[in-house]
Amino acid sequence: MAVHTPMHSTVGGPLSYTHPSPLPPGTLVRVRLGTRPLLGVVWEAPPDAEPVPAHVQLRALDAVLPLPPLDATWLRLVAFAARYYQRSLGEIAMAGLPPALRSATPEQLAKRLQPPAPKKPPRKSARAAAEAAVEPVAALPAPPEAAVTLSAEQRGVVDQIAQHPGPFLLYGSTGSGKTEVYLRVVQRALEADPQAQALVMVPEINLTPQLQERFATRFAPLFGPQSVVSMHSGMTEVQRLKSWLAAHQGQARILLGTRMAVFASLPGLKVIVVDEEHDPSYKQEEGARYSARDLALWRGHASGAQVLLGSATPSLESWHASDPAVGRYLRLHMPSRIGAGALPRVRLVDMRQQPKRTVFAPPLLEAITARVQRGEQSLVLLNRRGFAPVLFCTDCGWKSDCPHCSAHQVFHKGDRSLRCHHCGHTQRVPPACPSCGNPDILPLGKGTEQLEEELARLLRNVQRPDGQPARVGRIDADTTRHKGALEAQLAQVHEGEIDVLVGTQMVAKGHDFRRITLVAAVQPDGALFSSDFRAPERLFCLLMQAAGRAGRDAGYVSDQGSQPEMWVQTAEPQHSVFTALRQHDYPAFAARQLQERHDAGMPPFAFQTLVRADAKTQAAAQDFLRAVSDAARQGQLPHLDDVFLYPPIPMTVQRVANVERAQMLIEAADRRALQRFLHAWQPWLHWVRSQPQYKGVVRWLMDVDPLSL
DNA sequence: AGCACGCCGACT
DNA sequence: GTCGGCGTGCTC
Repeated sequence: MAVHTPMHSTVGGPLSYTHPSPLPPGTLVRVRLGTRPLLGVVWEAPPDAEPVPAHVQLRALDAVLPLPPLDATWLRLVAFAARYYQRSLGEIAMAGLPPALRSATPEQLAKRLQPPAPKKPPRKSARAAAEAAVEPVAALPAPPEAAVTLSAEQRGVVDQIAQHPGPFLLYGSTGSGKTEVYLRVVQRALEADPQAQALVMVPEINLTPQLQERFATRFAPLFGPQSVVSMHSGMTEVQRLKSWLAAHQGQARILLGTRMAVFASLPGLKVIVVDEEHDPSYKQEEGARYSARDLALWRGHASGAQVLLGSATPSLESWHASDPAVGRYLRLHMPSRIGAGALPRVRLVDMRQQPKRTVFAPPLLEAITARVQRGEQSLVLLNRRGFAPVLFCTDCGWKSDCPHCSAHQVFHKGDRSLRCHHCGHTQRVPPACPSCGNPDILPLGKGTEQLEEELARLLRNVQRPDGQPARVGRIDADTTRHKGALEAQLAQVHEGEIDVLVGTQMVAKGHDFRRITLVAAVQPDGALFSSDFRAPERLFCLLMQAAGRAGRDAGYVSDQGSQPEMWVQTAEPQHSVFTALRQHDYPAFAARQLQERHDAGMPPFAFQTLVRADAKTQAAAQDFLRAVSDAARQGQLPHLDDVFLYPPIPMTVQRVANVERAQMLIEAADRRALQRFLHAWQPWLHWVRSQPQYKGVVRWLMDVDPLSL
């Protein structure tokens, strides 16, 4: 019998333990490894498993947990993910189990399971009510269920999903009613089979309470008060364990969660919904770098569950896969905005026509002023928090560089600090230049903090219809650091206490601002010159999403008689990102980007993996990467001719917290060739790492299908 | 990765 | 005399 344990290093495979009686694969057990007690999962010995060396003395299992075994599909999912993302089986298996289970003894678990299936419902509903209370945003009044009728468009889509196996890409504009489609599809599957379960994934924790509320209202009456559970990193360990157990034992019928939920145990899984499938949050960027969206597709296929991806701006990968000529997914289109006004008019301000260093072009400022005077709200987006990205000395040219990173320390005026956004290093703003003593050190560039201040100054004489002065607010990672702060600030905006809201992209995601009629992106150009080929895609998506924030409340807009607007200040108004945005034409943008990617041999027409090395010096990091490339060439690895190994380069932010970082891109036209190559290469990386001349290498890691280069 | 064992410098 | 630095090596 084989048991899985979380291990790194060279021993990534299953380990063997003894037990008096055979245990089915998927059984959860407690074992000891060295001195430590660990959670393990019984595994079938892989066919290519090496026999246990004769000298090792097998140890006995400590205990068997009193739970039904994990099902075969779960085991296959974990095995696939470990292999595909080049991680150890144990690491992925543990990532898929709730942390509280890792320390649970059979006795504790038995106690937790004591009150079996029929629990007293009032407790749960009281908790749900409490959750709604701390979450005022979630309290958007849901229409009475009987009143929810599908539009012809929605009905058509729901019918198509009923008739095809999928996967589906539901391409529907903001406000087109995608959530109602999810609800119908889930409801149909759960009604058809009393054992059936659904997995619904969202990109951010912030979005789960809203969705939880909507699903609970709809499904608690149909499937019971316990039928909807959530899973995300904001929950306590005990809450997560509860949800996990409910899903594992089939009591929970619907699991809502973030990317981690893709690994939940769902024995009756019949439907998987991935909302906002383009969102980069689905990619885990720490530890095991998996894509929850891609794994959802794999899992759906393996377990015979329908997979429904939804987005107003799909990832180019999914758009391509749903191209009728490719036909891997079925594309479903919902172009209409239900109960929401027309899409905002897009106005481009050509910043080449404006004086240098203009922050707000006069027409934009006039537009914002007019909205304030009419009692409407505006949203100003800038993707850079703090007051200014750098301080500099007018005399000697000193800049506020971080001592530990190859990056500037950002000036935060609120607490007069210099903060490095990469390593967190914080110091007080020096009274004079530390290099030459010149007291004249100036902020360079603009952050949200400065924008807020400047707007307040520019609008100081502007009055709202009620005669009150205009109020400017800000929402970014700095103002929402404390728990509940985001909710409180969003509530302020909803109450109409804020007229102009300044924020980073966290504001553009998902939140419903009914009274915002103007959205402005003041400095979006940075993304156009990025070396990352996905930057235009991300920018387009962000701007489309931001545009979707404007004028969602049709009634409000028409009462006031003003059209929602999206303003973009750019020095490149002819760029295809903006011309497509102006037409709200995602398909045109996607077609153009895909053509460029096709011609340049980039994803989705090629497959990539990034190998990164962290070391004490940049040379050591790059030497290591060169050595592993050479090892690949000399080791006669399979498909060596089908993959291209680029030379190592320093990362964009070369040094973070005194660690030098380099990376190397591996590219192949064929996914399987790349996979086989990586798999054969893995032992060589370990081997090179163990050589004494690479002592300076702190660590290396592989990122399969990287999202940012 | 943890966590031991192991062999050399400043403290009660 | 011990406490503890982190270098090296193992875990079924």
